[in-house]
Amino acid sequence: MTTSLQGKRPTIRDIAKLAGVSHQTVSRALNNQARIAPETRKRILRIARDLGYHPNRAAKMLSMKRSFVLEVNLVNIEPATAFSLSAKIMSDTAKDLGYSVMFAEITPDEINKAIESAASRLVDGMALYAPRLNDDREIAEIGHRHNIPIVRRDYAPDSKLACVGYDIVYGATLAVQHLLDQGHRHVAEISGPLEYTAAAIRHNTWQKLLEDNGIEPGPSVAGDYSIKSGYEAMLELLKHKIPFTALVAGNDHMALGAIRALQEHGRSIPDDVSVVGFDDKQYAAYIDPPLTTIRQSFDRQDKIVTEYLIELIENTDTEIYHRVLQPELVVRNSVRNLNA
Amino acid sequence: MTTSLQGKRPTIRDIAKLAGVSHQTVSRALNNQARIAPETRKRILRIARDLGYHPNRAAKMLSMKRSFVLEVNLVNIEPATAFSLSAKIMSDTAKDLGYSVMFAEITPDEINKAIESAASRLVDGMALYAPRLNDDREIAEIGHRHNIPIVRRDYAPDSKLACVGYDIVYGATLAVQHLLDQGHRHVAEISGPLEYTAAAIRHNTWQKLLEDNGIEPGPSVAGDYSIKSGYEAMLELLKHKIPFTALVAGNDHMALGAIRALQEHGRSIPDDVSVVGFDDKQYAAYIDPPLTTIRQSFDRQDKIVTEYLIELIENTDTEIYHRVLQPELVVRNSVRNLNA
DNA sequence: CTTGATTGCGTTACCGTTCACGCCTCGCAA
DNA sequence: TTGCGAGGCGTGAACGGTAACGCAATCAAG
Repeated sequence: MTTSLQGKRPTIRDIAKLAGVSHQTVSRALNNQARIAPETRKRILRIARDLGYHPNRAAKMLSMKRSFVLEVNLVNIEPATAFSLSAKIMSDTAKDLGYSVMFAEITPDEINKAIESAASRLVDGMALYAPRLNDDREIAEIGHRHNIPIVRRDYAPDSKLACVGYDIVYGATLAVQHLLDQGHRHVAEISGPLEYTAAAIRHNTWQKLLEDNGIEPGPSVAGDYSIKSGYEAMLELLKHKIPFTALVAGNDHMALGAIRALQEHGRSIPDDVSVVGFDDKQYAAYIDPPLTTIRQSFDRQDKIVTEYLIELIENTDTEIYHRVLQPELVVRNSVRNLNA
Repeated sequence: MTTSLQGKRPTIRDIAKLAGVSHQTVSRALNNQARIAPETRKRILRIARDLGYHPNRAAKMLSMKRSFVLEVNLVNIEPATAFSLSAKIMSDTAKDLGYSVMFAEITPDEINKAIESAASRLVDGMALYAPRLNDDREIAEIGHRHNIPIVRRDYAPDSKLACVGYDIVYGATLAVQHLLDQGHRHVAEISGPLEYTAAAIRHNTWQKLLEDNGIEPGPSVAGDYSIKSGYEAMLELLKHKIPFTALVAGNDHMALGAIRALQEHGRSIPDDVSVVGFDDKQYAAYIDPPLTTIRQSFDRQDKIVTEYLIELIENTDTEIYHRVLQPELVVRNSVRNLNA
């Protein structure tokens, strides 16, 4: 007569039977709800522990119409850039607040489908890493329709969504101004792909800041953010035969590639050419010469994205705004002071 | 009388009502099952599309007792090592086969809890990245009890679980033998943390191979796989004043740090000291000098892990074995040939 | 003309939670 | 005594799918 639970996971009704109460009372006990006698709660919790009970999340999801899962979508990221995002930080931050995180990589035309899919999985909120995406009105609309808060993990000036990203104009200004301050007047550029919002803004800032100082902008070539593309872009720049004493690279990867190309062509860094990168990657301090760069902590950014997203989920009237972080100049030895 | 579906997601019963059939027929149509008239199926699919229907995954999970979700657990990874794992590859591979992937980072004592938790979320399978874990018998047992296949994303010789990893002894042999072939007789080492199974095996291989050749192993210091620790380990080695002409580093990160330290102390690479790394990180070809290293493609490894895991899930009688991948020596310019 | 298999579809139960109610009891104030 | 609020708990439905089974109609074979 003993309905042995062999192989099967125990349910709240199994606990209820053993405790001599209804399944609802068990539910109350397990969820720390009020209106239950302290001893009853204790007894139920003990039985639950003894049975090795763990609630079935699917049932919980179905009943509560939510999943406590966040989803991160990487949209059309260059392989070299992918997972500058720190999945670990996001997972940890989310876990502390009771959520799990899922990651997916998609193409721009799949964003809508991804939101639909997330809705069908009762995903509570979504982070979007889409550095090429300019017009996100439709996405904001769909997210709103499905009641899924969305936070962008980059900075797009015209975004209708919540954003967390670094001040791009300020970062680019830091880089170029530093070179100007050190007396450079011929400043070349290896930009990121200009479809990237950030790359385009940096390019424009580079150009404008030089022109505002009465200086003709040096040659500029676009890379794809990979080390290799930086190497090749530099070969291209050298072919132009337009002289330059300094280079702004779109990220540290390309700066490294460019330095390699310069060294292979007998140019010394920083004596012949000064170089500034972006991001302050881990290796930046250890290459030869140690790289002067604009630090943008992705860890910090990803932590804030996660916290903000959860805030939006749990507090419906949290306002949507653009959270702008400040990058900082890290001076090492890849820039020569021409004033000295 | 029209029960308008405003705001609510349509269900199969809504579709059924519109199509004039039962919800079961709709289910059959949506799941491509047999025993349904072609026109009925078409009509139902059209209505589903028009309604923007997407199945509720929670309901599906509850009913099917599974989730089509894989979980990847990173166990106690040094920050520097974390996400050498390529989440993108795993996600993509899984997606092609109808699964999603979740990532989490945990400590060793949380592994059991993580499996329990995965079971309660009806997770179909788990990948474990636990390079420090030697005895995994208990974990294998718990996984088996909860009917969750587990694949380790590293190579542990005594593992009871399915494993996918690179041949550590062979990799270390490649590195040391290469140095011996080039005439080196004083070979130092910067190892990874010796609690790491792989680090310990490499260390032993380094030692044994040298002794087998009648050579006294050079000095050895352990780092933590970060660039910085490589730098500091080299300072330590230099302090010992034991001369060496070659260095084996536990990974490219530490090789880079070590090179930096050597250069700062006026040693030229490879003229004074030759260096071999491990992994063939993206930047390895671009630092100065380009680094000779042992290539281990994590992308390939992660793809295989994912495919193997799904195979284990879908085919209950798939056998459990250790899948050993072969690393390869990539020769660049950081090793000097003393025979020439 | 019966038999039996097959096709096409419906009915009902079930998965394991939470939620909306409602019922009893007890204590306390009117 | 009555009324009433609150504490403690139970009952039944709901969530949205899938699974098991049943049943009528059709059709080919005997």
